[in-house]
Amino acid sequence: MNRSRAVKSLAALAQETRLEAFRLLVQAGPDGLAAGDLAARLDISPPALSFHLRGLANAGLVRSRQDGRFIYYSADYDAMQSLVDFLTENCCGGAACAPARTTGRKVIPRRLS
Amino acid sequence: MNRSRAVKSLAALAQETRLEAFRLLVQAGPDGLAAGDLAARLDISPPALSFHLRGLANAGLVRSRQDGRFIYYSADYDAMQSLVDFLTENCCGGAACAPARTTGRKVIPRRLS
DNA sequence: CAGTCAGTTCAATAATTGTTTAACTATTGA
DNA sequence: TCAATAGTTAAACAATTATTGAACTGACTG
Repeated sequence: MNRSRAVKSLAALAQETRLEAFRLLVQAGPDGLAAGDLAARLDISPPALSFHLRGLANAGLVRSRQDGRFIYYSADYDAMQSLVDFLTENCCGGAACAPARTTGRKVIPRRLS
Repeated sequence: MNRSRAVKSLAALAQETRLEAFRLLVQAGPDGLAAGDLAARLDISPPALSFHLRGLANAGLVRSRQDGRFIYYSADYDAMQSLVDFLTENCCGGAACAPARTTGRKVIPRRLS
């Protein structure tokens, strides 16, 4: 992942609708979701969805595959991982964002219950 | 870090000049860099820098402190870490971006109750 | 085939973002 | 106090991005 590719990826995610769309696709797993399904969950019009999915696809964050008259979109996990890696390496100054978390608490994301 | 905050942060980084400015500030360490120094390294005009720094500051990614007639900007490592954490948790489906890098079984994120 | 369904593309428009030049504020130092 | 330095703010403009409604393409079904 180079800088200009990172900028494209960041730009693709830097919008409410697209970020939420991507999140839904990640949640949906490798099979992804049909465009119409996604449009319904996001409550946006088909053209709006098409526009935003094109942005995500263009950045390489999602893939699409046609199945009958449905088009399924799915998240490209590798691309996302590359982006996170890029940010960690280039914008955090190391393995984790360096100087700030000197000592003390480590924030562990809370899941379940 | 919530979604709309993440969008703001992503938007702040989703531009060549700002991403590079932030990277330079991360590299510079906690003391940061004077605005003029940054402008020279980025080879942009003072107003252009001001504009972009405002974007980064607005997103909470950089802080500024005045010292004499210089204004030093520095990266907020915690904010950056929060963003990376958000992406990892919400857009990767787990600790690392899950299903794509399988050499065997699929690890599909499940929402558990 | 004709009709419908899923989705995209197009065109027009509104809104946001980035760049530039000029003018301004604050600090320093002679 | 005057001039220079560091940086921001303002205003005008260009470019990009987002939203909408209408028209289109391709795949299924009767």
